[in-house]
Amino acid sequence: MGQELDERKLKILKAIVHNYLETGEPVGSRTISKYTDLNLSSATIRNEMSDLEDMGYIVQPHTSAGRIPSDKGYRLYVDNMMKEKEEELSEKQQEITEMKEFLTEKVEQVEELLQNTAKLLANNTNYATVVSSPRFTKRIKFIQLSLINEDKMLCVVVMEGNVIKNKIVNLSKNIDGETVLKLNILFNSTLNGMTIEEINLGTISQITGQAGEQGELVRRVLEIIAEVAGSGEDMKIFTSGATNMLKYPELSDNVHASEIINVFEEKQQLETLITSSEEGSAGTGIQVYIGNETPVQNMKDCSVVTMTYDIGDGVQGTIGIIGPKRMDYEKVVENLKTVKKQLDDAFQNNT
Amino acid sequence: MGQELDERKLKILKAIVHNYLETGEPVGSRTISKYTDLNLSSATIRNEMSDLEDMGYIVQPHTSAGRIPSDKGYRLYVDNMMKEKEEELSEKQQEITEMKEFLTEKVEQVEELLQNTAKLLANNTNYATVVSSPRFTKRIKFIQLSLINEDKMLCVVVMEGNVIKNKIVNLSKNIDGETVLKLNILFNSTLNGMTIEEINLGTISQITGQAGEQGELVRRVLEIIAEVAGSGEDMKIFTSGATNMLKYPELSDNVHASEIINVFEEKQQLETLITSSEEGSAGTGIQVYIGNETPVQNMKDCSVVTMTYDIGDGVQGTIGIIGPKRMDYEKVVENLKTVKKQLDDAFQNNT
DNA sequence: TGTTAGCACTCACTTTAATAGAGTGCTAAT
DNA sequence: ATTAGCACTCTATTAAAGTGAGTGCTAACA
Repeated sequence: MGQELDERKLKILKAIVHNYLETGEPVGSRTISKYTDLNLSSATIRNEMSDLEDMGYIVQPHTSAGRIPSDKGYRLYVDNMMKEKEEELSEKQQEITEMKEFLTEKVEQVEELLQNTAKLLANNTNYATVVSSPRFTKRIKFIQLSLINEDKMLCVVVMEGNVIKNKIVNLSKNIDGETVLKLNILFNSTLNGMTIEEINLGTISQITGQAGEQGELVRRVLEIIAEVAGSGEDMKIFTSGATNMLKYPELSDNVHASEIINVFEEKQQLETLITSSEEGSAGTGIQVYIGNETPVQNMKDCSVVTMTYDIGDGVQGTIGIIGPKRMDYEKVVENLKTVKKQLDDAFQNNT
Repeated sequence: MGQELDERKLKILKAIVHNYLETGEPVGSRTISKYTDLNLSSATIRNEMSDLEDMGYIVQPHTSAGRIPSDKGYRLYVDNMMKEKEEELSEKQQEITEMKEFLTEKVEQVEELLQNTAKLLANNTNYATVVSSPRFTKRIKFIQLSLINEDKMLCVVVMEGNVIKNKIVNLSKNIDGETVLKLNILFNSTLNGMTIEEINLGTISQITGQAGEQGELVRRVLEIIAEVAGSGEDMKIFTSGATNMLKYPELSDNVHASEIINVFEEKQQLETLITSSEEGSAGTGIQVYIGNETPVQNMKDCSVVTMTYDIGDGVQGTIGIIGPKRMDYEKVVENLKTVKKQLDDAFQNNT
């Protein structure tokens, strides 16, 4: 198990994975013999492959078929690749600017930006994509309460990054315009610039204190602000390219297709995916789930590569690419990196 | 072509459609011979079927297979069914109350309501569903402009039915809080209760006149109000049950699946579907597209049944059910009717 | 000892042929 | 006008045979 692979085995494994990524067919010893620069006969390769299989890196769909990378094999491949790509920081300048133009063109609201990002990525990669809206460790920028009629009040919260949330509150007792005005001033002077987390008991009692007679109402509004702006509860998720998944034969059969498409329809499942990937990606921000590693059972025959994008301080949103296990990991990671950069920029300039 | 069908042919056609809806297999003469109460031998049925085929109501997938309803056949069947069901107004009381509870439970915002509706319908029918948000022939209830910082203004428009729209405006020149306050009063006193259509040149010049110095800004805001609240441009569409489509063998092959799922992902295509179905459904509000009749090419092998739901005056939103051509039209229509009623109620109480 | 050539063997996939069965169309009898 | 009967057609199923990619193993080789 823990046994290290020697140089040659590694090379062969890589070749197998690589070839399989391209063709989607089990790859045999003869192919590898020609494919690599090792100058080994197929027989030797066979021996090595046999070893690799014993070690669990590759699998035979049936006797007398070529080999296919196992999840473990993919994993090794990906980890290795990552290490190599680490400092390259790929300068596909042309593609980058192209993206930049696309992304910043006429995008005024965050949601549109994210949806566009998802679409762009999906088109570029031919896989499916997920983009989550930023989690709001962000600060409150502005609060606006407005009386709509006697018993209904509109509560709008603008967060940094120009994400706007709103909700209508049913009032238990009538209040007048003057009061609303005061409340607005109160809330804005107290809460602007704060994150949800920073609103602690102290702040709350301070506010309710100042509100005097309207303490009850203030408490309700605070709840609503928390609900409206708070946590990842109603994290929005944008997807694109789900149909791309049907292009890969190993996923296009009825069972798989249903399962996968379903994930994209019930975006809730994607939420868990994103949440857990945010937790998992410590270092580079890149997280790769291969096959069964994924937290979403329906995707056990896919691979998912996610990357978090930053806005200033603190982890924020996540971009994910979902494809068959034999997806082109290199390309995917590159794409993610460039897009991440774009998003970071977009939010930087926009905040 | 124009030739009427006699009683017997009609009965046979109905039997064929009915049987095919159930089994999904071509139906042969012997089956019909037993299936109906006509007491005719298979040979006779065969002759009749041959006629029906000549008239274009049924088709043979290949020689020596049974018959399948053509689009024309389905059409006749549906039209006939509709006529019969017209005044029944089906009282599946139990199911209705069940729905009612589900729909009105904890739904505070329109969008949630519609999404729930879509989901409910999809589950009930095992087909895919589309629900469009109401088109805003509706009136403006409330407008709120707020200064976020020196050069950004938030513009929120609440429509009747508590649909909230918002947008951030970049200001060309700075204005102060006082001005914003005045603008708010101006807009609200002038525009509240109006529909977008009613805001004509007269109103506009009236407002810009009163705004004096800020005329330029006012004009921009008006544009934004129109854009934000206006027309069906950003009509929202909710869908559910897309994966249900994969359950029907005639649609689950790769080509069809891709086409269909794609429609649900790119909701834009559904927009055209909804738009044109609103135009088409004059009388009962029910519109049935069978096969090629559909305005969305990707769905040429499906049937779509849509129904508009009302809120007070004027046509509003649309609910649609999408399934295979051999969908259970009766059930679908019944479901639509009950849901329509629920939605109508929900909006009545909520406005 | 590591590498290689060679060969028998396995197993999925393809092709072909044979067969069964559902359903039709037509004809002749009722 | 209806029906029984029969030849015919065409799909779907099954079985048999053949193909080919790929393996594992052995024996020879450097």
